[in-house]
Amino acid sequence: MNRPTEPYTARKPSRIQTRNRKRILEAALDVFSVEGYRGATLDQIAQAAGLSKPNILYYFEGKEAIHVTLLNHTMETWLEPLHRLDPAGEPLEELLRYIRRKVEMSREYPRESRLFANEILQGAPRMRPHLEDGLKPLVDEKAALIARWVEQGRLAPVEPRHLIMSIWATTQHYADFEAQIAVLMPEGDVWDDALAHVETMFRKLLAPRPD
Amino acid sequence: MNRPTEPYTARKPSRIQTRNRKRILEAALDVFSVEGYRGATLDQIAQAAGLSKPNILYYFEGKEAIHVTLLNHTMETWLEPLHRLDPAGEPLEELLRYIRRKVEMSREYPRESRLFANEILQGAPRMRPHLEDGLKPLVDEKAALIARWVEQGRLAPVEPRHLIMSIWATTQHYADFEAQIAVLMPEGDVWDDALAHVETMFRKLLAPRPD
DNA sequence: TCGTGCCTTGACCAATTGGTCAAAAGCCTG
DNA sequence: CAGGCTTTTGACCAATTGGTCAAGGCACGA
Repeated sequence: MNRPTEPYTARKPSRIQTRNRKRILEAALDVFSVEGYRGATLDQIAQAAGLSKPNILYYFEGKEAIHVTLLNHTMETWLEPLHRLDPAGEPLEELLRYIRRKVEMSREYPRESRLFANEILQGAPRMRPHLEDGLKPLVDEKAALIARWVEQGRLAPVEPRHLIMSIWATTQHYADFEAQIAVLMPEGDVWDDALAHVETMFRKLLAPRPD
Repeated sequence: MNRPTEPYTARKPSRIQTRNRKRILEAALDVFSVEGYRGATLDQIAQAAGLSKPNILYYFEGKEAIHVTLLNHTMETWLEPLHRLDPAGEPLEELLRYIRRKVEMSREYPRESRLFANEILQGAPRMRPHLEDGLKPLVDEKAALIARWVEQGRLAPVEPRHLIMSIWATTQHYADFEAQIAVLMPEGDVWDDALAHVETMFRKLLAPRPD
């Protein structure tokens, strides 16, 4: 039985393979993002995907392989906006655009945000290398850029890495703690207010001179 | 076999009971806070507590009972600083004191923060009632207080609930995402810088007139 | 249409897990 | 130091879980 996932099976994937792998990942995202890695079961994933458990194992080497695939894919999507931070742009506008995009992403991909949060909460056991190789260099680069902007007086003085942390914290919070938000916030467009609040917050923090 | 935990056993707990229940809760906090509810096992907890598994079950009705006990206890500690927000105080100073205390707590009780985060991430299945009864009224009350302060022009205009969210988000982030912070931050006193950063951030956001 | 190789699954397995129980071991008090 | 309680545990159990496997179903090119 040659698994389609075996490394040396370089065949291009059939239509069925493409469809089913996508189904599985979609279902697994649903399950992992709320249950965490250990909390999720292959049976849950199989049922959510509408496939039998052995069939899931036909497409992926195992539970962990599914999780890792999901994590890596998410990581790319997640970092893309930070990549876009443009050294040639106007500092405040660049950062506000980044922040706005991050809020959008929390609204649009809450499952991905929670998947990630779960992994980090548990000490990033399946992702530490990826953090070192993928995330750290990018953050170092952008932190340096922000530091330059500050030196040039085009942003209020701010510790770049902590700025980035607080942007992530405030934006992802709305996705990760949705269950809490649902209880505390009055009905209505939480997201619009959230966007306005976060934007005000960072505008005031970063404006080179107080408005 | 009369369990000491049975409701109608109103006996005051023996010295051994007090000691062992404390041990178990301490061990369980270690385990639950990194593994989440489903990820944690009674064996892990038993081993961490230095007790046998059946002995754990002698002191608590079951896995869930331990988790709930921990959650409820944590919730109190967690909310105490918000309770202290004083209507008679100077608004900006009151809020900054609250924020400082929250940073302290994330530094001092990261496990509690993660325990809580895990529960909320998973949709707060074992805590929703407690959120409604305990958390919501308090937040409503303090949000009203902040709204009053804003009306009186003693704080910059801000949506109170979102302010509270962003305080929680920024402060707890340092505990909950510690694994990520460890990778991204250069060695040194992350916490001191974090405190300074967060304080600046909210000072600028809240100061009734720009400094 | 036929067969070859891709896809699917029922049955099964070993390990883990939350929990039970009866008996043994401490421990305290009269 | 005896008797009755509290505490502790080894042995056990049923359910769940990740994973295997051989056999059957199916699609599609020749």
